[in-house]
Amino acid sequence: MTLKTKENYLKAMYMLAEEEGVISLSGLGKRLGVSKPTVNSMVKQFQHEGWVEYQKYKPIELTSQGKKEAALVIRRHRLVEMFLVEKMEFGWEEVHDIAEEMEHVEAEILFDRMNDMLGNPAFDPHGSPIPDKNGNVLSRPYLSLSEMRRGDRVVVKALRDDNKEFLDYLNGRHIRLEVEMLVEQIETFDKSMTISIEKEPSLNLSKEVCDRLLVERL
Amino acid sequence: MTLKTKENYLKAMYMLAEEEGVISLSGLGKRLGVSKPTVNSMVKQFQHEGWVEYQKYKPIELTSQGKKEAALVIRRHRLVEMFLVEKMEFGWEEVHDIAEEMEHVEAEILFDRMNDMLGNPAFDPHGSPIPDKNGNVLSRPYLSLSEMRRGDRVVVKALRDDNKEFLDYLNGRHIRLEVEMLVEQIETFDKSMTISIEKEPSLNLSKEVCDRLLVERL
DNA sequence: ATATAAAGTTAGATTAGTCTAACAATTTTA
DNA sequence: TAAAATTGTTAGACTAATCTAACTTTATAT
Repeated sequence: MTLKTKENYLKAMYMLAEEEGVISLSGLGKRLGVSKPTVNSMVKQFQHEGWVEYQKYKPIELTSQGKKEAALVIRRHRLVEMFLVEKMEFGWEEVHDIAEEMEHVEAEILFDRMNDMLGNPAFDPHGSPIPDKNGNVLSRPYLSLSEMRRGDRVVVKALRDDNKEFLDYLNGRHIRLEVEMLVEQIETFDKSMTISIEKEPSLNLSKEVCDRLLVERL
Repeated sequence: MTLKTKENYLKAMYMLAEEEGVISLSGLGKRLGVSKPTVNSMVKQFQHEGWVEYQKYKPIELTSQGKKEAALVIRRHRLVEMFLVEKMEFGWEEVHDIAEEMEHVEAEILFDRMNDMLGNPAFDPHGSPIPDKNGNVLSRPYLSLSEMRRGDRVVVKALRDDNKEFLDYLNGRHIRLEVEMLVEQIETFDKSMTISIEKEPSLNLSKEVCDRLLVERL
């Protein structure tokens, strides 16, 4: 199996486990853009390599080895994103696709140097934690903005999504990490929120947007 | 055909044409570490794509399209090398292998940004010219140190090789680009040279080393 | 509880890039 | 110039990663 294939499958499995709680064949297929039979045969190979635990018709589980290797791919991805934003003046909406390519570069020393130049950063430009060199990750106790109530004051800490369209939307409304917001109103019928940011006009954010904003209560 | 394969073959062909004047099937095979039948079948595909001109038993020739695409791969390689040395404090002996990986990253914008941060550099850390965005390259009128005569004063301008062992050897003797040398002696029997660098003890350089040092007469 | 939908599986085919073995053409050298 | 060496070609096989078609198992929904 090629390294890139291995890395892409492991990363997808790791993220599915995080996001959906479970790794299904079809979820993995959709995520990777491949058919179910393809995933099925690949998963058997991953099991053979000791990266997943798998039984017919049961959900897939990453072994600790698999988790670690996946976390190291994610480490490279997030370090690259941070490097691009901090050292090369890219916007947070530009870096995902570049990092997607660079995470597969076989040059440990390059990522170590990025890490050093960035001072061993704990989070990427979207607020996601950067796993350490052993594949250990800080868990984030953040809540989604949609769980807040009227009158809550919060700080934006991370995003659930680093999709370019979403980031462009946030840029257009001056929503960045560490921005402070006040929840002014919540519409009961569509769950949209009216929020205000210091020195800016109030904004209405749809449920979809609120779900994707991870915040800390002040 | 995958992009990486295409890029590796084109680059190898381009460099062979430069170094040997001709692109042979076996030369290409050796360079790429693949068998002759493999090269043979790939070259047919390259011809079909319009990147090479080829007839049975004749040497391979790159079309202008092929040359341009090859030069753009080399551009990325050399830009990366320059970026690593100038912006990330790598040594000139460390960057080849990393650049070999990074040249295949599909992110035009990344290389453009490197180019901007470096001020559109004309040469890489080993003195090789960086092709421009159209694939045009400056030709270098440098001579090899081994062509010099006793008493000549020269400046080191580039290297014929960026092999790590060679660069480590040069590092150990404080030979860098722009260093000035005086040819003190040439041994007739093995063509080795005794040269001196300002404020350093005299050095004896073998023919192999002299061949690889490209200089300009003062 | 059964029909329908969704998820998973199997079989068999395909493509890219590679190989070895055997042979043919060309070039070099004695 | 003939033998030897090198270079190039053909045929046929292999592996990784993918697909579609057909089928089975499990989950969901009236």
